[in-house]
Amino acid sequence: MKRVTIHDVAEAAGVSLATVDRVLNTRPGVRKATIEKVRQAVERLNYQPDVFAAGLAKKSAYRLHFLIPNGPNAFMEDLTREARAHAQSMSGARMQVHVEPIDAFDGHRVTGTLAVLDKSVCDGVAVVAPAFPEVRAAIDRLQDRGVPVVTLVSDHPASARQHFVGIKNVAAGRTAGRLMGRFLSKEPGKIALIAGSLGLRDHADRYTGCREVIDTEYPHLELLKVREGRDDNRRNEDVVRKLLSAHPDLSAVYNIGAGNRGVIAAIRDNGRADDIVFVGHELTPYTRQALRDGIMDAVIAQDPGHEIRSAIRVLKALCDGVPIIEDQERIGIDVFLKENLPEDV
Amino acid sequence: MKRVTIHDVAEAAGVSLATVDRVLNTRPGVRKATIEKVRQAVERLNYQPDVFAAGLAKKSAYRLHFLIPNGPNAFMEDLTREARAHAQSMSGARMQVHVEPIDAFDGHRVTGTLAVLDKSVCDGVAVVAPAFPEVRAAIDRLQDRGVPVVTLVSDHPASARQHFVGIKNVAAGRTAGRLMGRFLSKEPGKIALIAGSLGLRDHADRYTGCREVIDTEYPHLELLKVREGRDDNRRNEDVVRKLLSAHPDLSAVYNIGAGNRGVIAAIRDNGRADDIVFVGHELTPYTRQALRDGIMDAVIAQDPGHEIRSAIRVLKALCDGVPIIEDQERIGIDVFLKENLPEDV
DNA sequence: CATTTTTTGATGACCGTGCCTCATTTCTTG
DNA sequence: CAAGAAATGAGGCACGGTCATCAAAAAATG
Repeated sequence: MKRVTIHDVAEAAGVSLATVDRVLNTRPGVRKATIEKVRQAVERLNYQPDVFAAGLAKKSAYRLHFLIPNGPNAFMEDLTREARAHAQSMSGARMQVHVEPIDAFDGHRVTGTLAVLDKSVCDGVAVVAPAFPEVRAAIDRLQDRGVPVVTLVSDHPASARQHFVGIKNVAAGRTAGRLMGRFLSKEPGKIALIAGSLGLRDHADRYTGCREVIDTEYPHLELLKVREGRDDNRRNEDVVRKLLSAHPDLSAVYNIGAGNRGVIAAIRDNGRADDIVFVGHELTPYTRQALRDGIMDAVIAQDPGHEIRSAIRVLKALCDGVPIIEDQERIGIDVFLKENLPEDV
Repeated sequence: MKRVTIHDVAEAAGVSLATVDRVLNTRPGVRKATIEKVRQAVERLNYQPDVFAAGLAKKSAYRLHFLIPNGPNAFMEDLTREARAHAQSMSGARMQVHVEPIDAFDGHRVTGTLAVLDKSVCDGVAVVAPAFPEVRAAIDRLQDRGVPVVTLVSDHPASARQHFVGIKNVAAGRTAGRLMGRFLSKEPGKIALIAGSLGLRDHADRYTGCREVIDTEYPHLELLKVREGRDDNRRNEDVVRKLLSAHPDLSAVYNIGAGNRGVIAAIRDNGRADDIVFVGHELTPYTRQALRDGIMDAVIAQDPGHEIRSAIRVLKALCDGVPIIEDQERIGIDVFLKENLPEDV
């Protein structure tokens, strides 16, 4: 049960250690025939490079930058906390994770932050991409400079980003639609929709998904015009209050974006919590409590811890030039009811 | 931004390298006062041991044994596949994962397998614990011999196992109850319950949870007597056929255990799929398809990949004598609808 | 105070790979 | 065929720990 080392590979391939090293690290100056010999020996012996030895030997650490919005948004705070936590725990694993709060509503600032990044200070960037064209351009330029970029939570499909770490928002919206359709009775009813802004891609996608399901499978339910509350609690509270009084027969509320606290407050104060199905996104202390209290009926979520870890793995893979195991990096659309809430910390 | 090494710690603490080493690896022969000095230096400098260097230096690998039932059960096959996959990928990380299929219904065989394990051949064991008392005893003896044991998926709370990797089955049952309660209309209805055996702890727990929710929150729904199909597809199919014809007004089916194929077949053939709410456990090719076809309405699942990874992490932590981050090792109760299915592989 | 015991220091040999240099061999090419 | 280019070999240092050994110093003991 002895470990197979490059020595064994060298011997088996009938070449020297140096050559094996050249082949394994794709260094130049090796004939194709020789490469093949080594490859076969690796195959034959089932050589697995020792990650410990490799990690120890290579001097450089992976310097990753995470740009995460710093607004008063519980989910973003979770993301930031997770990123910081991993920055700590991975520091023994040659990982330097820098977390930089950004102002997601100031495209120029974000662009500026991206512009100063460079191969000399950073090996990879994960960014919660605000929906501005100039941000897309900055991502592209960063990629051009040879720094791999992944988008986090919110995508920029048109950009040159190498990968997107997050959920399929159309599917998330469909899930919300399905839950409301099933939770409501067969009688006609109205569904209120609140979004941060339909200019945000993820919000628009969720809306699309929800509409698809409701229109085709629950045609007796009417989707009201989307109200945009800019993910702001106060605005949302106001919007929902007005909706509740304008539509005494309102049967469901779907908050597509953030700012659940406002929606929760409006519904709680109104006293119609039991009659109204309320579905929202992201697990936060507020949505947890609202689920427990019966104010919310379901929460659709993505695990910030998973996303941070996935982003780190993906960036590392991109740095190393090894393929990404798409399968492992798929982020699940979590559905939480009162009953399956993870225990509190 | 230089790395803090044991040298720095030694210097800061005013002791020698050897002493630092003794303290960090809890070797004997150090005064308490000295230990404290070193501890404080570690704290002060925020010394993080280099996992690569440590991994490289220590000769021994972690030899872990995974005992997983080998029946014709898609979930157990997934577990096995994941374990095998990780055995491969972790081999470069000083992890030797042996997967041993066991016959979950033959307590003596399992006991025998556990009995031959020993500190000399294995550093940790994860076992999907069949519900026999002799298995419990074998786990206890193994622990006594100094081999840490974790139970996987199905627990043995009374045993000396160090940890349980799996979901809270009462909560899972409650989730099932909630889903059915909400999916069904307010009119009276009957719910059929199928389990492998109520002698299995996880099945009994799920039943308890489901009953709690239905009885207290949906009293208009009647839970029929639990039918035990031993997780066998043919038996389950038969049972469900009979239930369907005996209860023309049946409104929901909850399969507490495995053997969904049989239940699916019975419901599909009966033609009442659209009217009957069917909730079951574990995501398999069959349950996926049933969700897509509208035969199943929700699947409650646990991620086998997570569970295997968690078990490995926990066993490693137990071997190293470091604390387990309970928070990270909590396995989520996943809820899948047609809409939020992860994409196929 | 001498002796024993405990604690600490000094040192070095690994672990498997990355990475660099220099010498040597083999292949090209005019 | 000679000269130059390309491919390969040989070897060594570094990485940051683990582990073992032996000697020296400090503390406990009678």
